[in-house]
Amino acid sequence: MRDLNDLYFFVQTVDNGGFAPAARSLGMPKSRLSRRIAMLEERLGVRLLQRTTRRFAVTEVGQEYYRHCVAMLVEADAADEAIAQLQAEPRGLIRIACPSALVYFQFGDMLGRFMAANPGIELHLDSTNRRVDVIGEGFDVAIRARVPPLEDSDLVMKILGNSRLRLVASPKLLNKPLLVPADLAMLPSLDLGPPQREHAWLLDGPDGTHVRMPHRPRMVVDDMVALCFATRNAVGVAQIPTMMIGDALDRGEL
DNA sequence: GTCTGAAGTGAGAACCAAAT
DNA sequence: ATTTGGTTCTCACTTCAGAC
Repeated sequence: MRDLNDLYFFVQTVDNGGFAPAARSLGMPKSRLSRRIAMLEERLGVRLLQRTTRRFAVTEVGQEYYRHCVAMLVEADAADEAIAQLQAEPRGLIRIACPSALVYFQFGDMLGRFMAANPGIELHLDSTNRRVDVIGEGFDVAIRARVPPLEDSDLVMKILGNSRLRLVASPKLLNKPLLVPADLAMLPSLDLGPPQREHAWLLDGPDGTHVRMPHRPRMVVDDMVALCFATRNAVGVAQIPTMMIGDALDRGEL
């Protein structure tokens, strides 16, 4: 089988003017170099180097072969350089699917900064609330918000962050203080779609248990941004991730 | 999966020849 | 006689295919 390293060894031998200096330059035993060149000559069926113990010369056919070997090495270096350039900075097309609420509250700004920092990247962002088929639809990354436990999947999953759900309402809606969870029944509620026969909030109990609290929402939406706006406008009580209402809580709007 | 033998490979010693 | 460069030989190690 042809070993292209032999061509490199041949060029090095010619460039160094002999086997001994070439072997020193390559850091390999001269016996090995001698044998590799001999095998190359045997495979080609020609004499590339005319050598005696004191004299070293490249034959005519050897000179012709040398020129082609040097051209091959130049091409090999160019190939390495091309790969090194590709790896130097990120480039290419990334297709991302992300719920519109996450784009609005978190990823929109982050993606903008990412694109500004990486001019070689092209980005196709599909802002959608439906559950996309990552492989079937050709997405590279799908950002999803899920309530634990997370389902098994053949896909590689990375948790980017955790956000607790919090039950919130506009101060305009709260005429009198709520003393027990059952008081929530006095207030209109909102929920994230789709519409179901029965809607319920899952609340943390005092001893680490969970309490399921059914409610009949006045408004059901499939968009988290719309849910936030409706809650701020005192339409009802809603359970919303804290990462999406942090500013509103600080300003006392919820 | 493990064992065994053949084939290939690499490193270094030994050898030979030529120059000084 | 000594030094230097190229070749050959030997041994150790690795790889691979076949048998069990």
